Amino acid sequence: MTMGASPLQDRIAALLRRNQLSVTEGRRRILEVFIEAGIALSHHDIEEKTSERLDRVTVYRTLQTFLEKGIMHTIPTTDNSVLYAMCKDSCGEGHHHDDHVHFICEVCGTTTCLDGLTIPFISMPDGYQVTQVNMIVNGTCKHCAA
Amino acid sequence: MTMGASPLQDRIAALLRRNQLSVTEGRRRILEVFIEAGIALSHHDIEEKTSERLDRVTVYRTLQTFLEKGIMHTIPTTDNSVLYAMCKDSCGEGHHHDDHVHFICEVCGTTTCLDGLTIPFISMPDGYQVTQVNMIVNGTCKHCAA
DNA sequence: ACCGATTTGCAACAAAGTTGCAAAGAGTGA
DNA sequence: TCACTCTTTGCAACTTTGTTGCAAATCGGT
Repeated sequence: MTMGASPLQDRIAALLRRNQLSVTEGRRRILEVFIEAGIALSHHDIEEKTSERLDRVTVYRTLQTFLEKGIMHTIPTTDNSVLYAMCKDSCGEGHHHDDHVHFICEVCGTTTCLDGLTIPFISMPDGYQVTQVNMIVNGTCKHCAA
Repeated sequence: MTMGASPLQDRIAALLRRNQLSVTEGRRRILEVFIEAGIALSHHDIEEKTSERLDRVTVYRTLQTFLEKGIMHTIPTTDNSVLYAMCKDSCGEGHHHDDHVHFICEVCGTTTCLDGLTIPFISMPDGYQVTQVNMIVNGTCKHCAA
Protein backbone atom coordinates (compact mmCIF):
# COMPACT_ATOMS: atom_id res chain seq x y z
CA MET A 1 0.00 0.00 0.00
CA THR A 2 1.69 3.08 -1.26
CA MET A 3 0.22 6.12 0.41
CA GLY A 4 2.18 9.34 0.05
CA ALA A 5 3.13 9.61 3.71
CA SER A 6 5.02 12.88 3.36
CA PRO A 7 6.97 14.74 0.73
CA LEU A 8 10.19 13.71 2.44
CA GLN A 9 9.25 10.04 2.51
CA ASP A 10 8.18 10.20 -1.11
CA ARG A 11 11.47 11.74 -2.09
CA ILE A 12 13.40 9.08 -0.19
CA ALA A 13 11.40 6.24 -1.69
CA ALA A 14 11.88 7.64 -5.17
CA LEU A 15 15.62 7.97 -4.63
CA LEU A 16 15.88 4.35 -3.54
CA ARG A 17 13.78 2.99 -6.38
CA ARG A 18 15.71 5.01 -8.92
CA ASN A 19 18.77 3.12 -7.73
CA GLN A 20 17.15 -0.32 -7.87
CA LEU A 21 17.04 -0.60 -4.09
CA SER A 22 14.11 -1.87 -2.12
CA VAL A 23 12.58 0.63 0.26
CA THR A 24 13.32 -0.72 3.72
CA GLU A 25 12.96 0.73 7.18
CA GLY A 26 16.72 1.02 7.70
CA ARG A 27 17.49 2.71 4.42
CA ARG A 28 14.67 5.17 4.96
CA ARG A 29 15.88 6.05 8.45
CA ILE A 30 19.44 6.62 7.34
CA LEU A 31 18.48 8.83 4.44
CA GLU A 32 16.13 10.75 6.72
CA VAL A 33 18.95 11.41 9.14
CA PHE A 34 21.19 12.72 6.38
CA ILE A 35 18.57 14.96 4.85
CA GLU A 36 17.58 16.37 8.24
CA ALA A 37 21.18 16.98 9.24
CA GLY A 38 22.22 18.59 5.97
CA ILE A 39 25.87 18.04 6.81
CA ALA A 40 28.31 15.20 6.44
CA LEU A 41 28.01 12.50 9.10
CA SER A 42 30.32 9.87 10.47
CA HIS A 43 29.31 6.30 10.96
CA HIS A 44 29.20 7.03 14.65
CA ASP A 45 26.84 9.99 14.17
CA ILE A 46 24.47 7.79 12.24
CA GLU A 47 24.52 5.05 14.83
CA GLU A 48 23.64 7.59 17.50
CA LYS A 49 20.81 9.16 15.57
CA THR A 50 19.27 5.81 14.70
CA SER A 51 20.07 3.78 17.79
CA GLU A 52 17.34 1.54 19.24
CA ARG A 53 16.30 1.11 15.68
CA LEU A 54 19.20 -0.12 13.61
CA ASP A 55 21.96 -2.57 14.19
CA ARG A 56 25.55 -1.43 13.75
CA VAL A 57 26.07 -3.96 11.01
CA THR A 58 23.07 -2.72 9.11
CA VAL A 59 24.43 0.80 9.16
CA TYR A 60 27.75 -0.40 7.77
CA ARG A 61 26.13 -2.40 5.03
CA THR A 62 23.65 0.28 4.10
CA LEU A 63 26.30 2.97 3.80
CA GLN A 64 28.39 0.61 1.69
CA THR A 65 25.44 0.07 -0.61
CA PHE A 66 24.81 3.80 -0.89
CA LEU A 67 28.43 4.39 -1.81
CA GLU A 68 28.29 1.75 -4.53
CA LYS A 69 25.09 3.18 -5.95
CA GLY A 70 26.47 6.69 -5.90
CA ILE A 71 23.83 7.95 -3.50
CA MET A 72 26.59 9.03 -1.14
CA HIS A 73 30.27 9.83 -1.23
CA THR A 74 32.93 9.80 1.43
CA ILE A 75 34.95 12.78 2.54
CA PRO A 76 38.59 12.41 3.59
CA THR A 77 39.41 14.23 6.80
CA THR A 78 42.61 15.18 8.52
CA ASP A 79 41.62 13.68 11.84
CA ASN A 80 40.86 10.44 10.09
CA SER A 81 37.19 10.01 10.69
CA VAL A 82 35.26 8.65 7.74
CA LEU A 83 32.53 11.01 6.76
CA TYR A 84 29.62 10.33 4.45
CA ALA A 85 27.57 12.88 2.59
CA MET A 86 24.72 12.65 0.14
CA CYS A 87 25.51 13.22 -3.48
CA LYS A 88 23.50 15.67 -5.48
CA ASP A 89 20.69 14.17 -7.51
CA SER A 90 22.75 14.63 -10.64
CA CYS A 91 25.15 11.93 -9.44
CA GLY A 92 24.20 8.68 -11.04
CA GLU A 93 25.57 5.19 -10.69
CA GLY A 94 29.28 5.41 -11.32
CA HIS A 95 29.23 8.96 -12.64
CA HIS A 96 30.06 11.33 -9.84
CA HIS A 97 30.08 15.07 -9.67
CA ASP A 98 32.39 14.99 -6.74
CA ASP A 99 34.23 18.07 -7.80
CA HIS A 100 33.22 20.35 -5.00
CA VAL A 101 35.20 21.59 -2.03
CA HIS A 102 34.57 20.21 1.46
CA PHE A 103 34.71 22.50 4.45
CA ILE A 104 35.41 21.33 7.98
CA CYS A 105 34.65 23.81 10.74
CA GLU A 106 37.08 23.51 13.62
CA VAL A 107 34.68 25.21 16.02
CA CYS A 108 31.40 23.39 15.60
CA GLY A 109 32.97 20.32 14.02
CA THR A 110 30.56 20.11 11.12
CA THR A 111 31.59 19.22 7.63
CA THR A 112 29.70 20.65 4.70
CA CYS A 113 29.85 20.29 0.95
CA LEU A 114 30.46 23.64 -0.70
CA ASP A 115 28.63 22.75 -3.85
CA GLY A 116 29.16 26.17 -5.29
CA LEU A 117 32.93 25.91 -5.10
CA THR A 118 34.53 23.84 -7.81
CA ILE A 119 37.99 22.44 -7.24
CA PRO A 120 40.45 24.41 -9.38
CA PHE A 121 42.32 22.55 -12.08
CA ILE A 122 45.94 21.78 -11.39
CA SER A 123 48.45 20.54 -13.90
CA MET A 124 50.33 17.49 -12.72
CA PRO A 125 53.94 16.63 -13.42
CA ASP A 126 54.61 14.55 -16.56
CA GLY A 127 53.53 10.93 -16.33
CA TYR A 128 50.87 11.36 -13.69
CA GLN A 129 47.30 10.50 -14.58
CA VAL A 130 44.49 11.93 -12.50
CA THR A 131 41.21 10.21 -11.80
CA GLN A 132 39.92 12.20 -8.85
CA VAL A 133 40.81 15.30 -6.88
CA ASN A 134 39.72 16.09 -3.35
CA MET A 135 40.01 19.41 -1.64
CA ILE A 136 39.37 19.81 2.07
CA VAL A 137 39.39 23.20 3.70
CA ASN A 138 39.67 23.53 7.45
CA GLY A 139 38.71 26.68 9.28
CA THR A 140 35.78 28.48 10.81
CA CYS A 141 32.40 28.39 9.12
CA LYS A 142 30.18 31.40 8.69
CA HIS A 143 27.97 30.44 11.63
CA CYS A 144 30.89 30.19 14.03
CA ALA A 145 32.85 33.21 12.88
CA ALA A 146 32.76 35.90 15.55
CA MET B 1 79.73 8.64 23.80
CA THR B 2 78.75 10.33 20.60
CA MET B 3 80.38 8.59 17.70
CA GLY B 4 78.99 9.44 14.28
CA ALA B 5 77.60 6.02 13.48
CA SER B 6 76.43 6.96 10.00
CA PRO B 7 75.29 10.08 8.21
CA LEU B 8 71.69 8.84 8.41
CA GLN B 9 71.91 8.21 12.13
CA ASP B 10 73.50 11.60 12.68
CA ARG B 11 70.75 13.28 10.74
CA ILE B 12 68.09 11.45 12.74
CA ALA B 13 69.69 12.25 16.08
CA ALA B 14 70.01 15.90 15.13
CA LEU B 15 66.37 16.06 14.08
CA LEU B 16 65.26 14.62 17.40
CA ARG B 17 67.45 16.88 19.49
CA ARG B 18 66.35 19.94 17.54
CA ASN B 19 62.82 19.09 18.70
CA GLN B 20 63.76 18.55 22.35
CA LEU B 21 63.24 14.82 22.11
CA SER B 22 65.58 12.25 23.59
CA VAL B 23 67.19 9.92 21.09
CA THR B 24 65.70 6.50 21.74
CA GLU B 25 65.81 3.24 19.87
CA GLY B 26 62.14 3.39 18.92
CA ARG B 27 62.19 6.92 17.58
CA ARG B 28 65.32 6.19 15.59
CA ARG B 29 63.79 3.07 14.03
CA ILE B 30 60.61 4.83 13.04
CA LEU B 31 62.40 7.77 11.46
CA GLU B 32 64.71 5.34 9.64
CA VAL B 33 61.72 3.53 8.18
CA PHE B 34 60.20 6.76 6.93
CA ILE B 35 63.41 8.05 5.40
CA GLU B 36 64.13 4.73 3.70
CA ALA B 37 60.59 4.43 2.37
CA GLY B 38 60.38 7.97 1.06
CA ILE B 39 56.61 7.70 0.86
CA ALA B 40 53.76 8.19 3.28
CA LEU B 41 53.14 5.24 5.59
CA SER B 42 50.20 3.99 7.58
CA HIS B 43 50.44 2.94 11.18
CA HIS B 44 50.15 -0.62 9.97
CA ASP B 45 53.07 -0.22 7.54
CA ILE B 46 55.24 1.01 10.35
CA GLU B 47 54.29 -1.81 12.65
CA GLU B 48 55.22 -4.30 9.95
CA LYS B 49 58.56 -2.72 9.18
CA THR B 50 59.54 -2.50 12.83
CA SER B 51 57.94 -5.63 14.25
CA GLU B 52 59.95 -7.75 16.68
CA ARG B 53 61.40 -4.47 17.76
CA LEU B 54 58.65 -2.11 18.79
CA ASP B 55 55.40 -2.46 20.64
CA ARG B 56 52.21 -1.31 18.94
CA VAL B 57 51.61 1.18 21.70
CA THR B 58 55.06 2.67 21.29
CA VAL B 59 54.40 3.25 17.61
CA TYR B 60 51.15 5.02 18.39
CA ARG B 61 52.74 7.23 21.01
CA THR B 62 55.79 8.01 18.94
CA LEU B 63 53.77 9.05 15.92
CA GLN B 64 51.61 11.20 18.16
CA THR B 65 54.71 12.90 19.51
CA PHE B 66 56.08 13.49 16.01
CA LEU B 67 52.80 15.07 14.96
CA GLU B 68 52.84 17.41 17.93
CA LYS B 69 56.42 18.42 17.29
CA GLY B 70 55.76 19.01 13.62
CA ILE B 71 58.19 16.34 12.51
CA MET B 72 55.37 14.62 10.65
CA HIS B 73 51.97 15.43 9.26
CA THR B 74 48.96 13.29 8.48
CA ILE B 75 47.43 12.92 5.06
CA PRO B 76 43.69 12.50 4.61
CA THR B 77 42.84 9.66 2.24
CA THR B 78 39.71 8.69 0.38
CA ASP B 79 39.78 5.12 1.63
CA ASN B 80 40.12 6.34 5.15
CA SER B 81 43.48 5.01 6.19
CA VAL B 82 45.54 7.38 8.29
CA LEU B 83 48.82 8.15 6.61
CA TYR B 84 51.85 9.83 8.10
CA ALA B 85 54.60 11.57 6.20
CA MET B 86 57.68 13.46 7.27
CA CYS B 87 57.58 17.20 7.10
CA LYS B 88 60.30 19.08 5.29
CA ASP B 89 63.04 20.38 7.51
CA SER B 90 61.60 23.84 7.13
CA CYS B 91 58.58 22.82 9.17
CA GLY B 92 59.13 23.86 12.74
CA GLU B 93 57.06 23.36 15.85
CA GLY B 94 53.62 24.62 15.08
CA HIS B 95 54.55 26.29 11.83
CA HIS B 96 53.76 23.97 8.96
CA HIS B 97 54.46 24.24 5.30
CA ASP B 98 51.74 21.79 4.55
CA ASP B 99 50.72 23.48 1.37
CA HIS B 100 51.71 20.78 -1.06
CA VAL B 101 49.54 18.36 -3.00
CA HIS B 102 49.34 14.70 -2.00
CA PHE B 103 49.19 12.05 -4.67
CA ILE B 104 47.73 8.58 -4.11
CA CYS B 105 48.52 6.01 -6.79
CA GLU B 106 45.66 3.59 -7.27
CA VAL B 107 47.94 1.01 -8.87
CA CYS B 108 50.86 0.66 -6.50
CA GLY B 109 49.01 2.14 -3.56
CA THR B 110 51.74 4.52 -2.56
CA THR B 111 51.13 8.04 -1.38
CA THR B 112 53.67 10.73 -2.07
CA CYS B 113 54.04 14.38 -1.23
CA LEU B 114 54.31 16.46 -4.39
CA ASP B 115 56.43 19.13 -2.80
CA GLY B 116 56.76 20.98 -6.06
CA LEU B 117 53.03 21.43 -6.46
CA THR B 118 51.52 24.18 -4.35
CA ILE B 119 47.83 24.09 -3.63
CA PRO B 120 46.12 26.84 -5.65
CA PHE B 121 44.40 29.63 -3.78
CA ILE B 122 40.65 29.50 -3.68
CA SER B 123 38.38 32.27 -2.53
CA MET B 124 35.85 31.14 0.02
CA PRO B 125 32.28 32.39 0.40
CA ASP B 126 31.79 35.34 2.76
CA GLY B 127 32.19 34.57 6.44
CA TYR B 128 34.40 31.52 6.08
CA GLN B 129 37.87 31.66 7.59
CA VAL B 130 40.51 29.28 6.34
CA THR B 131 43.29 27.82 8.45
CA GLN B 132 44.41 24.92 6.29
CA VAL B 133 43.77 23.48 2.87
CA ASN B 134 44.38 19.90 1.81
CA MET B 135 44.42 18.62 -1.73
CA ILE B 136 44.53 14.91 -2.48
CA VAL B 137 44.90 13.70 -6.02
CA ASN B 138 44.08 10.09 -6.88
CA GLY B 139 45.31 8.48 -10.06
CA THR B 140 48.26 6.66 -11.55
CA CYS B 141 51.77 7.70 -10.69
CA LYS B 142 54.56 8.05 -13.21
CA HIS B 143 56.07 4.69 -12.28
CA CYS B 144 52.82 2.81 -12.83
CA ALA B 145 51.66 4.62 -15.97
CA ALA B 146 51.82 2.27 -18.97
C1' DA C 1 -2.17 -13.52 1.17
C1' DC C 2 1.74 -16.13 -0.58
C1' DC C 3 6.42 -16.88 -2.22
C1' DG C 4 11.28 -16.15 -3.65
C1' DA C 5 14.93 -12.95 -3.08
C1' DT C 6 16.84 -9.49 -0.38
C1' DT C 7 17.79 -7.39 3.97
C1' DT C 8 18.22 -7.39 8.87
C1' DG C 9 19.88 -8.60 13.51
C1' DC C 10 22.55 -11.51 16.23
C1' DA C 11 26.72 -13.58 17.70
C1' DA C 12 31.21 -14.13 17.27
C1' DC C 13 35.25 -12.45 15.66
C1' DA C 14 39.30 -9.43 13.89
C1' DA C 15 41.51 -5.14 13.77
C1' DA C 16 42.52 -0.56 15.46
C1' DG C 17 43.31 2.51 19.09
C1' DT C 18 43.58 3.83 24.32
C1' DT C 19 44.97 3.81 29.31
C1' DG C 20 47.52 2.74 33.71
C1' DC C 21 51.44 1.07 35.63
C1' DA C 22 55.91 -1.06 36.59
C1' DA C 23 60.47 -1.84 34.43
C1' DA C 24 64.02 -0.15 31.32
C1' DG C 25 66.52 3.55 29.17
C1' DA C 26 68.17 8.38 28.29
C1' DG C 27 70.34 12.40 29.87
C1' DT C 28 71.93 15.15 33.26
C1' DG C 29 75.63 16.36 36.97
C1' DA C 30 79.24 14.77 40.25
C1' DT D 1 82.06 6.18 35.35
C1' DC D 2 78.47 6.08 38.57
C1' DA D 3 74.27 7.51 40.57
C1' DC D 4 70.00 9.95 40.26
C1' DT D 5 65.91 11.73 37.99
C1' DC D 6 62.78 12.09 34.39
C1' DT D 7 61.20 10.15 30.21
C1' DT D 8 60.06 6.36 27.40
C1' DT D 9 58.90 1.59 26.67
C1' DG D 10 56.35 -2.78 27.00
C1' DC D 11 52.78 -5.30 28.96
C1' DA D 12 48.06 -6.25 30.08
C1' DA D 13 43.62 -5.13 29.89
C1' DC D 14 40.20 -2.67 27.74
C1' DT D 15 37.21 0.18 24.30
C1' DT D 16 36.06 1.20 19.78
C1' DT D 17 35.61 0.16 15.00
C1' DG D 18 34.83 -2.81 11.31
C1' DT D 19 33.85 -7.77 9.28
C1' DT D 20 31.63 -12.39 8.43
C1' DG D 21 28.15 -16.31 8.55
C1' DC D 22 23.75 -17.56 9.30
C1' DA D 23 18.83 -17.83 10.63
C1' DA D 24 14.74 -14.92 11.02
C1' DA D 25 12.25 -11.03 9.30
C1' DT D 26 11.00 -8.00 5.55
C1' DC D 27 10.19 -6.46 0.80
C1' DG D 28 8.20 -6.56 -3.90
C1' DG D 29 5.60 -8.89 -7.07
C1' DT D 30 1.91 -11.86 -8.19
